[in-house]
Amino acid sequence: MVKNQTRKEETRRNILDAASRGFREKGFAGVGVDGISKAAQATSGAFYAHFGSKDGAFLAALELGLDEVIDGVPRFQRDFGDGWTDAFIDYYLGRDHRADLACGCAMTSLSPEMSRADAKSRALYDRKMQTIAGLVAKGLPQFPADQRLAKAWAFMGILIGGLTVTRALSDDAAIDAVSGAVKNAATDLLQA
Amino acid sequence: MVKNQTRKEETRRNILDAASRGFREKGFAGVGVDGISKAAQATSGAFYAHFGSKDGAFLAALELGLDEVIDGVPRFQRDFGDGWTDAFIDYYLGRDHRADLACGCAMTSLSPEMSRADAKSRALYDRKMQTIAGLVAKGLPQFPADQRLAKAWAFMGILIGGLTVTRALSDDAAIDAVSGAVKNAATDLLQA
DNA sequence: TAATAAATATAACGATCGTTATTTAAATAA
DNA sequence: TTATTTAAATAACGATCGTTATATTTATTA
Repeated sequence: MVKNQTRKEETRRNILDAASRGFREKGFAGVGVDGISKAAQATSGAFYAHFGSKDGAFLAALELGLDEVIDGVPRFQRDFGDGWTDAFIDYYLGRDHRADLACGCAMTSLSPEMSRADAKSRALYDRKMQTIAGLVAKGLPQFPADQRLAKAWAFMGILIGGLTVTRALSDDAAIDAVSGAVKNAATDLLQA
Repeated sequence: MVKNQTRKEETRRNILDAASRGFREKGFAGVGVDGISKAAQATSGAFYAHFGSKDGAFLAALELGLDEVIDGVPRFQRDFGDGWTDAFIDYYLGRDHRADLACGCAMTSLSPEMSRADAKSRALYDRKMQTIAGLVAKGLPQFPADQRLAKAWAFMGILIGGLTVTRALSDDAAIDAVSGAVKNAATDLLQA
């Protein structure tokens, strides 16, 4: 029973990863069950055995993606200490993250999908985003406790908007202008 | 020939409006040619006669949407004078704009689509967005001329990100928290 | 009014959509 | 090994996808 379980979990994981990449890169409607399954080197049969529906896979991919943020923020805080926000800003608006839509932050790639998502996914998004805002707020001790959450939301907002616009642009000079401007604004935003 | 032309233009306009609403609300992949045509009380035949392809209609809808911004920003500046940014912030993050995805600002609804759009649409987006940033910059005389464009990009970024997140959330309290926080941050951003 | 031109509607193409039912393959239990 | 359970693959469903070709309607010109 042991080997069976690991094989099953491996298939599930492959499909979930492919779904996660597909939804982020092409949007919910832009990728199909067959395409996801094929990318995972599996079949739609396995897809439905594991996730029940396309919505079910989206829910799982959304959870996976936002949990990456929930894990990542405290890691930045641990690794970089007081300067964690600067490091985070550089990462978030940097070239690598900009180029990697498929594996980049789910907040930016999936937030625009939420208005069309089903109720369960929307509820999950709400919970996870509030968790993330809380974690970010914890890393802003330069502000009074009752202002931290607001600063965290604004911080997340400008990063998400900035990344969205830089990804939408094609001209390198414009991309640099936007990313530089947004980096400065995000930094200023967190000045006590 | 006159009546014919106006009727033709009317059909084109109906289809373009339906495409514009459909793409903003459901994304490029989320709406079909038949669906757009039906919403315009026309047929796919008329759709292809006017726009040639789905990509062609997206290009036209994108241009229409960004031109609305290009018209709107100077209107705010004219109507509200020095306080135009405050009025713009209130409008942009206000309840009405948040609720009206289909007719809301194309920068927020279509920017996430651009990374999957074809070359012509991407090029158009670049040009129009730079025009918009230039117009916004003109309305920021509190800054030295060489800082205005950067402030404009940051301003657009935080508004786009803030609107995206508030639209993605379902919980009213969270929505209010985010929109309030982003409004404050956008206002502070423009303080000389 | 008859002929011509243009705008729109209709019908159909192969491909893919999400999903279900069934079959095959693989692993465990007897 | 044989029987049983379970995971995965296959095949098929009707619906819709973007697009093209053809037919029909509508308007203009002669």
